[in-house]
Parts: sequence; structure tokens; C-alpha cells
Amino acid sequence: MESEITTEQKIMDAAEHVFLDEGFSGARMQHIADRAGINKAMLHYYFRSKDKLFELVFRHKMKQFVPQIEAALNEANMTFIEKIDRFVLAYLTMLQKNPRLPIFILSTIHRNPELANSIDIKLGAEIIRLMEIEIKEGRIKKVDTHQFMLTLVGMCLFPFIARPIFSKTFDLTPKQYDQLLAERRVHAVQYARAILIGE
Amino acid sequence: MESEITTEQKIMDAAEHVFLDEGFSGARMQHIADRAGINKAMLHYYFRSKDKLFELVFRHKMKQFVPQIEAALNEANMTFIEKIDRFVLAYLTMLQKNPRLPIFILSTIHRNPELANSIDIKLGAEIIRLMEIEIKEGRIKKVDTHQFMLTLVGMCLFPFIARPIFSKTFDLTPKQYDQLLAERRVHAVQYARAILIGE
DNA sequence: GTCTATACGGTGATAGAC
DNA sequence: GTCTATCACCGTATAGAC
Repeated sequence: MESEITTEQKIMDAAEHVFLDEGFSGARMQHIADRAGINKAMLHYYFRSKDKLFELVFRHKMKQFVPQIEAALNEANMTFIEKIDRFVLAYLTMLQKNPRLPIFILSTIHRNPELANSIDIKLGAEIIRLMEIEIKEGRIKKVDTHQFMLTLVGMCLFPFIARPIFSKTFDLTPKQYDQLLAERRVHAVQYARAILIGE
Repeated sequence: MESEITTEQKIMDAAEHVFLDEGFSGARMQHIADRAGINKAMLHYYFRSKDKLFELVFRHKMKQFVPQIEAALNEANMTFIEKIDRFVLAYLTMLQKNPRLPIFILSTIHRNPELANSIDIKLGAEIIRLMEIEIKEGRIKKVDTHQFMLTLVGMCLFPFIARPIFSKTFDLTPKQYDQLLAERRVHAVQYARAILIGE
């Protein structure tokens, strides 16, 4: 039974937590060490530098952030709206488990746009292609594909990005906001249907 | 003619630029000084500390970020959709001039949620009230007011927040993305109409 | 008001004993 | 592999001359 958590893994977990909370320049190696229950020297023993450690964390998180779109959209025997429902569900489920992921990824890339280069371009092209087929076949309205995708993804991500400011503006308790997030799937899909089909 | 820019103003301009690019912990007082064309000591002479300077910048930017909603929504002799159109136009126009504002505000508040406390709560309540009247009078569908507002604001902000990652995913040149942003108003309002009225 | 010089603390990183 | 001690540097902030 090798169920023991390795030091390396403890560091990665701690690093993820601290970097997601504080960002690269706000994070302190000391905090990560404390959280991992070891000392700073060990961080450098396992991962050479703060930069290397951050890069690993970022890449790992980036994988979570982008890819699962594909699985949802490529299922056969589904209407486009059903595919969207799957996509929204998958995305929101992941976000519930990683609520601070979006702002971490987006603010990191904002300050370091080259980091977006690891993204696979084919994915976007494939989505656009799928939508254009739906439009051509007359199963959805003639919407601008990019504008719609921006809206769809925004409907999933934005509630997590804007949580603190929205809670305050609309005077919602944490419990109420969680409820809002739990119900987000239904509304996002309903809105998508209104846009793509009209009801 | 007092058209000369004061040192204080030069510092504020420089500070805004650097803080918006780098965030609080990423920003360096040296950068701000360089950009303002003065030396570090002057920063502390005019503004006591980095914290104080940042707070001023943040408050100033926060004012831009939130309030102009009110003007758009309180105009008389307008349908609700027309009001939304005004709101979206005003918001997008401001964002075109301040494209890095959203990620700055949201990532700052993310790391320091108390900063959201400066927000005026009455504004949100007023919007909800207006929408509920529209619903009651049967002029728009029975949508969840909070869910809709999250979507509406997201449709405006998200394209600016997600620009680098979206450009990459959908392989859009800066010019193409600017075009997308320029056309955002039409699509956002059209989507809002689809949601609120059906077409 | 503006500058130079410097104090002071903290941070990433390394050396070296065990 | 893990620790303590330490280094070199950088960043904020201040002192003090002009």
C-alpha cells in the first residue's frame, strides 16, 4: 500500500493553494513551505525555483480549465442544445470544485499573455465547425458563432469570477450565492436555447 | 492657464498604469517613479506608502467600474430593452477605453474581498425592483432577476476579461478581436431580448 | 519640492551538516 | 532527503542636503 502522500505531492498541493489565492508575485515560498509542513530548502530541492514551481502549477490548472469541452460536444445522438447542456454541466461541476480557478488563470494570462500559447487551437475551430453545420442545417438560428461562444462560456465562468462583487451589489449571503450557482445550469441552458432557437 | 500637469497627477497616472498592468504585489514603486519621470522618494513624499497609493488608484477605478448603470436604467419613456441597450452601450464604451479595468478590479477584490465593501448596495436593489415591475406588468418574461443580471453584466465584461485566451482558442487576430468587441453591443442586446421577450 | 544616499526587512536561493 | 544557517539581492521607506 503506497497510499502515503509524497513530499513532492504535498508541495504541489500547497503550491496550488497558495498560488491560486495570491497569484505568482503575491505568493511567498515561505507560505508554501509552511502549508506543506516542510521548510523552504525542500522546495528548492524538489523544484529548482519559484518560477519552475509556478509553471508546473499553472500548466496543471490550465489543463483543467480548457479541455473537457471536447467530450461534451462530440457525443453522437444528441441535439446541439443537449450537447450544450452537457458542456455547461461539466464546466459548472468542475468550477464548483475549483471556484478560484478562473480568476487565477485569467489574471495570470493577463499579465503574461504568452502563457495562452499552450492552448490547443484545434478545439476552437472544431466548435465553430460544429455550430456552422447546425446553422446550415437550420437546426439553430443564424447566430455569430464567436459571439455566442463568448456568451456561453461567460455564462459559466462569470458567476465565479464576479462572486465577491456581485454578492455585495445584490446583497446576497454566501448561502444565497451558492444557491444561485447551483441553479446556474438550468438558466444558462435556458438562455442558450432562447438565443439559438427562440422558445 | 494652469494646464500644467502637477507632479501628483503624473504620479497618479503612472500608478494607475502600472497597478492595472501588474496588480498590487506585482507592481514596483520604481516602475511607477520611472513612468512618472521622477524618483522613488517623491512617491513617498506625495503619497505616504505603496498601500495608500494603491488604495487611491483602486477607489478611483472602482468608481468607473460600477456606477453608470443607474443613469441608463432610470431614464423615463423607454422600454426595458431600450434601457438595457443604453446600459450595454455605456458599459462597453467605458470598457473600450479601459480594457484592463475588469480583470484589475476583479482580481484585486478576489485577493482582498473587503474591498468590495465600498460598493453601494442600493443600486443592485433598485435594478431588481425595476425588473420585478417589468415582470409583474407582463412586459418581460418571468426570468430570475439575479441570474439574468449575472448574464447581462457578464456579456459586457467577459469579452474583455477573457480576451487573450479567447483570441488564442479561436485563432483571432487583434484586429478581428477588436471587431468582435465593436459588434458586441448588438449581439448582447439581441441575446438579452431573446431571453426577456423571445423574438 | 526635489534629489542622493542609506537603512531595514523580507525573499528567493544555496551551502553544508546530518 | 531533510534540516539550519546564511547569502545576495531587491523593494519599501526614510534621512537629510539643497
